[in-house]
Amino acid sequence: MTPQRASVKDVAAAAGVSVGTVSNVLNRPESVADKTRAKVEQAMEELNFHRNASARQLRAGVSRTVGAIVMDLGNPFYTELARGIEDRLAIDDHTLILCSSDDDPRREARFLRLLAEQGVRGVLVTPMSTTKDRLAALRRLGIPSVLMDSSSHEHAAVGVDHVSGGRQAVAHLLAHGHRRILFLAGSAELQQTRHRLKGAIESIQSAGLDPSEVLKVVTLPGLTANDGQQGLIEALASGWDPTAIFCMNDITALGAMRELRVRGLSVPSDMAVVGYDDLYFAAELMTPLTSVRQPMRQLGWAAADLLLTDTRHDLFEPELIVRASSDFPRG
Amino acid sequence: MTPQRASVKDVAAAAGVSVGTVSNVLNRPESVADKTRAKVEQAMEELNFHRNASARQLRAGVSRTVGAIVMDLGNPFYTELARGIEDRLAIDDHTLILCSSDDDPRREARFLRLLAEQGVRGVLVTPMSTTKDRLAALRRLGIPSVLMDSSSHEHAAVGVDHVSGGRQAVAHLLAHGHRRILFLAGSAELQQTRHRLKGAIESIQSAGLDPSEVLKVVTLPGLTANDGQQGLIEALASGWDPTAIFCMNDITALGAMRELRVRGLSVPSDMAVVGYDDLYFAAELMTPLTSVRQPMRQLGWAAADLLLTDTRHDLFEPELIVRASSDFPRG
DNA sequence: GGTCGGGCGTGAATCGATTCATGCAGTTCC
DNA sequence: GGAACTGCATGAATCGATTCACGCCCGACC
Repeated sequence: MTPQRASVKDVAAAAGVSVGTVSNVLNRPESVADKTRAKVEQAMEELNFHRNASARQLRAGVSRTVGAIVMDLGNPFYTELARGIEDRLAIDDHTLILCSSDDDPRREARFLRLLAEQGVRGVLVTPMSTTKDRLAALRRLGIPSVLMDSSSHEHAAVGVDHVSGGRQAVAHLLAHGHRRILFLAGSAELQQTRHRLKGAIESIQSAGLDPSEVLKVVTLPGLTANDGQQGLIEALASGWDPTAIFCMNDITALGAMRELRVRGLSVPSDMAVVGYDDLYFAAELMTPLTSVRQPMRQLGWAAADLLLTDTRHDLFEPELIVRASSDFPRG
Repeated sequence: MTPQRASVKDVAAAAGVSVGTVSNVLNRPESVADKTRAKVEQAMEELNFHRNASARQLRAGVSRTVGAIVMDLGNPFYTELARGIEDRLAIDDHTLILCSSDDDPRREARFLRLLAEQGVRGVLVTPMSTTKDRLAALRRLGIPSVLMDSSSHEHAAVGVDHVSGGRQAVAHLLAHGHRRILFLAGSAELQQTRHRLKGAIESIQSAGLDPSEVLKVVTLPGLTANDGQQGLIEALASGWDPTAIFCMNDITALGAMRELRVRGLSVPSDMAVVGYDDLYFAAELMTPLTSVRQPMRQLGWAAADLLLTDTRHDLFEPELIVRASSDFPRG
């Protein structure tokens, strides 16, 4: 048996109709007489016909594929996001090409080129600093894009209110008496970082305190557990002596807590820790982790929906989940 | 500015050459005179030319895209696998379409159809029971496939030695004095389940004990944390009273440990727990989790390599990582 | 000067699905 | 009977990149 794909032509020949009719069966079944349609469908069945997406797309000009580039597939935050996208795309029978930029602009550039060549219907991106120019280039090729986990006035975007998230997390720590808070932050180029910092400062000011005294920011080179651990080491080496840590995400919080354990500091009595994302294991850690929960799946859904239907979505609201890692009042 | 893609024809016109020459610049640059090539490359630059992958593939018949279907993208095990695949594909400038079957045969069927339509170069799958027939259908279309995390004589496959994994885990528990071990297992249709069970039984027999007395298997409907928790509830309800639990993966172990906590049983003194996969948070859990580590990234790399180059790879060897959750000798 | 050969460039044909102007057969209505 | 119309099917043209048989030009060599 030759591994050979059947084409519309083969189906047409087998069913004794023209190729136009086969195409009509596929795309406008209601315009084909029942008897003819049955014949064609049977022929397709017998020949194990699969339409060739390349030819289809070449002619039609539009693709049923959407690309998504996330920052780190190893982080469950992004896989949940991807599932939300998937769910929405499935409704309109689109496929997802999922890419992980690993925070590397070159990887991102490569993926964008590949996606452009694929002629994807659109691209969903969790943006890094260099992203926007590249997306403009895509736009010139007629490929729309949506920013995820980000807000923007010039650009289609769906996001979570990170100002609110930062505000909630720090307000919680202040309410528990903390007056020296370390923020293990992501790159300042990330909007998430800037917004959460803004929220943190707002909370401190609302409490009538001086942000420059209460908050110290250490910027992490990446957002892995190791980055969190190293960042904490560096921060503590500076001599400043925080009583609480606000981490950029749960993974870095994991690393920070690992370092605290190494030093024999207990959480939360020696040091409170707050994470971000509320990943599924947050409640099961050595000390259950207080974290800011985000509606990741809905976010992905909304991004895909915005791309496909141009439906605007409101900023999603995050929610602080208090657990043992911060639930301890301070002097 | 009209969002319009430039084609080879446009580039040819701009550079004052024929389309054949443009194509030669793209595919056989050495056969084009330097001066001509420079002209063409400049024209491509100016027009922001991106080759159309659909047309390319339609004509060439082969695609630079590979599909992978994993069981659950929410599980870091599979994202690590995906990264290994990605790494290998990047070397040959291929793209990955990553799909999550979520253990649902219908989803798997849908993705396989989509991938067939895309005309992917090949498909990598973590197989479920229904998979093999479908892959045979793909093969008839000329699309090769590789099974991941599985071994097979009839089919190209890369895998980890799960018999060894099961053997190591249970030997460890026996050595610590456990004589009633609960295996929270995945579906019996999964090869992983069968092999680990086989290894477990081997260990018990080597110790001169009777497997039917030492080991009890409870089959979980899925492999989420909740499945693990429910499975443990069900197992304990049966009246049998294990002293150790061997879980199908770290996520189900998470759920099981959650239930132990609910019941006030402490790990490992009341109950030892061993997981599988050694996910990155295993060491950071309330009780650090003993787990069987697998070389996930290498496994993905090997699968992609096998697909692209037909290079055989040996079965990978898992490694038991002992942590607190099982490190307690039993009377 | 004529012949030959190598180096380059050419452009028509091709892949498979879709579209649309065309036309045919059959029905309705005056 | 013929005009008007509807419902279906037809097949050539099209999308963009690739391929390959062909041919041109120029220099080498006798």
